[in-house]
Amino acid sequence: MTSPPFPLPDDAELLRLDHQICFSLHAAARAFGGVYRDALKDLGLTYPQYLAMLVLWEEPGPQPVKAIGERLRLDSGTLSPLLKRLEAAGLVARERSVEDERSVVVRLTEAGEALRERALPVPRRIVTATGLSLEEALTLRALLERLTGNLDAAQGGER
Amino acid sequence: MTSPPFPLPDDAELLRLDHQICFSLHAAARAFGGVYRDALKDLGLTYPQYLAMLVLWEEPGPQPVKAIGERLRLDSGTLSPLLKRLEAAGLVARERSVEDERSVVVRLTEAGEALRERALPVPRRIVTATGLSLEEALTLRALLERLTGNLDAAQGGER
DNA sequence: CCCGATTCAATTGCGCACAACTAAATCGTG
DNA sequence: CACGATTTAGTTGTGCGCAATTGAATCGGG
Repeated sequence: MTSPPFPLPDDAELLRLDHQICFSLHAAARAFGGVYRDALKDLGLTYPQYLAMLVLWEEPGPQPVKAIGERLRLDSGTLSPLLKRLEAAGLVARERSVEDERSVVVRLTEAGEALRERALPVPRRIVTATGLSLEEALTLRALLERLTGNLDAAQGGER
Repeated sequence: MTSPPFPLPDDAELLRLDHQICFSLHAAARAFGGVYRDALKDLGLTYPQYLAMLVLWEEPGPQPVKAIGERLRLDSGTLSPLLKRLEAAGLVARERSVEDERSVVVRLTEAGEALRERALPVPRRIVTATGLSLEEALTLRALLERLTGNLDAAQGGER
């Protein structure tokens, strides 16, 4: 049933493969999640919260929710509650922009700035856990970016 | 600010890279989700529900929740409600095993069997959307599986 | 200047993922 | 055989991700 008694034609092989790729992709994403969970536990951050903090740590000034969302490709439905949790944790402050009152700007608090120091060792820990060489990592990243671009294009074209 | 005025040493390059990899991984996983959402909309299935149906379509007989969970690497906290939704949709039936009453076996209903036909064109659509050659797909899959294995090992070693 | 279109954040609702826990059945060892 | 350990599903609670909607502010064409 799972393996027919004749050699698979290329077509069928491709068909089987696609499941394995999207599945191994999800599996890898979840495995990353587990490692980040461990690494970020002491900081009290989840992985998406850590990503949001990275965006804020990278750029000095306050940033509108819109900009963070574009950077992380997340919409307000995901970001609003996430940023509220970071605010409740005392790491960021949110306030309506003065020049455009539709916009909410997010800035680091002192505690948020201070957390940066404690987050510095995290990336090395993750790199070690991946066990990939620099070359492999570059190959993987390039493939993933092509893949995402193609998938986004295919999705957009159908709407 | 984001790029210091001197060439990055290899260390720092690796550190920057890890974020990009885990991030592009999540981005790719979400892009897959979007394409599957489109492709599965007519079937009334989400992507994880589709995966569960694939497991049931592959093996002829009823399967315990445990076996499905091992196949998909999901625990009962995720599978129980998912399978209930599939049951509510009339695609599967769940019943306590006779020989081991701890176990719940899941089997396809006639509607669940019938849905298989309508799901057949889905994989080709996904393969097309990825835009990857067979060789690239194989490379990607191999890298992802190594990555997942390494990450799982790193995670397990710390517990 | 005004009014419809657009932008932006927030909210609601649904589903997935995972941790922690519960409850029941089974296993295994003394 | 008895009883503690293990296995198996299910439940609860938290957080992410996305679609759809709301409401307020802004923009732009007439």
